Amino acid sequence: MLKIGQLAALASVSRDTLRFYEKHGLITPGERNDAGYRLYSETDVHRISFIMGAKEVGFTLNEIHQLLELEVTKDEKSCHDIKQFVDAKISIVNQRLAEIKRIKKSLQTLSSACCGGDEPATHCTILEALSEQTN
Amino acid sequence: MLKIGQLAALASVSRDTLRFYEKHGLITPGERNDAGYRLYSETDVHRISFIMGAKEVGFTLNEIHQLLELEVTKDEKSCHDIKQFVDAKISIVNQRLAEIKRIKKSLQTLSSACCGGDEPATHCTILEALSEQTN
DNA sequence: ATTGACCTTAGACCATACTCGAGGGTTTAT
DNA sequence: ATAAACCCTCGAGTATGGTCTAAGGTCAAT
Repeated sequence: MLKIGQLAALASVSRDTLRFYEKHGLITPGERNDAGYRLYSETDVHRISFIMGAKEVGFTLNEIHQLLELEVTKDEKSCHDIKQFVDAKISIVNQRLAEIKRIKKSLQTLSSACCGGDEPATHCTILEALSEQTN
Repeated sequence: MLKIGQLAALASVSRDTLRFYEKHGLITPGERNDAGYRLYSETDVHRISFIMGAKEVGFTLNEIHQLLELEVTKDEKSCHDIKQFVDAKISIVNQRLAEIKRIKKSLQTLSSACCGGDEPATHCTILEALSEQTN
């Protein structure tokens, strides 16, 4: 059984973060010792590991919450359900990717239109371009 | 001179947003009529237009604040200064792009490792993969 | 004269993911 | 025995970009 600081060190997160996750239902309370200290089991370590892994691949805490529910009830869920969840997330990521690419393109257009010289920016194309209605 | 609702309609933002921008120094107060109503000039319309344009290409309000300062003092700044600002933003956007691509790749690896079938997810590879330490 | 549309302010609230401080108890090492 | 290091709870603060509410004043039309 680990105390919060030990688990925190193991998982490379802060104690506060662990308590935060608990408060938001990502970790179930678990046992306490006589002093009221939280005690974490192997299962909890596994759970934190799951959370960190999911965060790593871009799930929000909210989505991780849903994933954890899938995990708990996984005997009643099919691989199909879970794959669908991940695939839905992929399409969100794809949208975000497209958006960022669009932004990059716009910025590059701005940048390459500017002479970048030492003259005063009174008529800088960047400033002028930004002033124009884009819709 | 426009009242806030007119400018809001013109710029397709809410009245609240305009007041919010003012509070955060993106728009300078401007005139008021006898009733205390805000009155916006052509310059203000231009300024909002600038803000919307900058938002469109992915600048945060904070960055837009800096850009506006560049614009105001543009006679003392060179094109070089402004181009540099945009180029710095491009490199931030590039980092974000790389991060999202990494996330997408991870998710695709997860998805393709899962059979997606109708069997219970007891041994679903996605859930297993997420449990593993990725660092 | 009164309804409805518009304007004012200050301050609270939303989501996201923590982080920190105050005030207090416990455990461990010297 | 006492100090350092650890634990507890609750509540507030951070950053981002707004949105909404309450309680009120103003303006145009009927």
